[in-house]
Amino acid sequence: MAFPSDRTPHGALGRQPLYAQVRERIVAAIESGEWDAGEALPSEFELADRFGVSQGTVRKGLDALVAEGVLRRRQGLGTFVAAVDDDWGRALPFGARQPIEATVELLSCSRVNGGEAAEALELRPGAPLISVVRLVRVLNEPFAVIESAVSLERFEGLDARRIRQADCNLRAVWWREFGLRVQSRSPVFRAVRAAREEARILGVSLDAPLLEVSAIAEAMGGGPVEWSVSRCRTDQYAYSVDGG
Amino acid sequence: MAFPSDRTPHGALGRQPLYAQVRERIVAAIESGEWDAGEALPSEFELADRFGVSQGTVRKGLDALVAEGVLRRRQGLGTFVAAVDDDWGRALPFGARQPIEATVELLSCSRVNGGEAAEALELRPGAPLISVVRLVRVLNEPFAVIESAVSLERFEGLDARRIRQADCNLRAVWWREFGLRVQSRSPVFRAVRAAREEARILGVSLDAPLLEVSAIAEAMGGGPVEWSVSRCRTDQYAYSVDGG
DNA sequence: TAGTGGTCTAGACCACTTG
DNA sequence: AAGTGGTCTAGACCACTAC
Repeated sequence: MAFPSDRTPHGALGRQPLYAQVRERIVAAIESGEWDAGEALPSEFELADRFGVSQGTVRKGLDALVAEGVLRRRQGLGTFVAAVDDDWGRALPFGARQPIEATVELLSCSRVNGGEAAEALELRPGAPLISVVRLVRVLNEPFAVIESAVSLERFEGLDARRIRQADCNLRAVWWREFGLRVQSRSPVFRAVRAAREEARILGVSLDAPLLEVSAIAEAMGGGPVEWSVSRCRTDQYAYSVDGG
Repeated sequence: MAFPSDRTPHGALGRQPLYAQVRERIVAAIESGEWDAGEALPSEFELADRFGVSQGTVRKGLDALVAEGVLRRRQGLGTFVAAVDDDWGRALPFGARQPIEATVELLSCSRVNGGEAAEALELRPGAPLISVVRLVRVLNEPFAVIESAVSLERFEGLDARRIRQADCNLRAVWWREFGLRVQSRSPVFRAVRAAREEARILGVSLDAPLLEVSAIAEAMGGGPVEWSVSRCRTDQYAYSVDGG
């Protein structure tokens, strides 16, 4: 079903190229829940008809979303909405190139008043945040502690139950419960000494070197949404990014 | 109307799409030195004529190289060969997003017989390599030590003089002297304790935590060429990737 | 066989930069 | 005004996957 406004792309939407407008409309449709993860989109020609453009233009819009990891295509089959990846990178055995599967566990979900995180999220200093702390295990051994923070106002109603329901995949929660597809920007790395609390949780000695990975994730429409910092022990596995 | 096979030799090498062949031929021309860094390529229509394809097909080939950072386009001006970036990431002041300029200095260039590096480069165990050690300074303070290794056989004639002539930018040497455009794959990260030698060079205490970044760089035609491992102190600046 | 993504063309027009 | 990249179309055909 095509809304009348679907066929007037040259109008008031700010003169972006048509393929960019197509991309935005598809993102909006995904965020609105029109197609779920794993579900097929209409064919390129159907989308072209719906948006009033040619197949090549639809295709260029889809290309961008495939490159961003939001969509996957299989020739002869269709175009599908990708599952939301968990964000925190991958654990690589030394020398290997294939990451090892990891499990994630929720340690805490609490309200805090943000300092550094609030600034990174472009909120006022001391704005109320929700802080989520998770533990990543590889082969049942502790690998990383991830602290994530989001605006309390924007994610009202977030609690431990909802996070566990989504297998502790925060990106999945943002999408299913709050209608936001979120993606990380380039992370930033440091090497630090383990503090007491981290050392205890990760099972390393005090002052052991830990890899610190800080990242800010943005909604696809723009604007920072999620601040996170991971601390990883890298004595057994190395850390690689590879994921949005 | 010309069939693709009329003008393009895609019978033997496994039928790649025309735009991929265009990409390869442009890479080959760049590596052969037909256009230098900063120089403009012929217009899209001229290239289309030269390769016997349409402008849209040339454009799609150029798109790929622009995405890889090999080319830059400016509307109304032309398409230009990008300068080769140095590889080892960027030093970021905490909280900032703009990296700080760094200077690179050559510490040594010597022949070694490779262990881990030879394996990563898909050479036989113990194959002769050239090892290049460089020091990166930020605001004149030591920031990172980079050890790189390449096949001695492939890069015969490499010496300290040639490296210094290129301002210690190894990628520039690979291109100008050996005709190879080289790009990094995803790096891998660890946190380690500083060994004696590194601690001395970087000016940190023994056992201080250092960020270790390992990467393998490949030629654009495929195949690993350069193995490298950096050790960075991250007490003053954080480390970000951002570059191919 | 029918429907999907994947490629390619020829031509048109727009937006930008330089003389 | 001329030349460049940037966008868009309509239609064609190919390659793959299902039924």
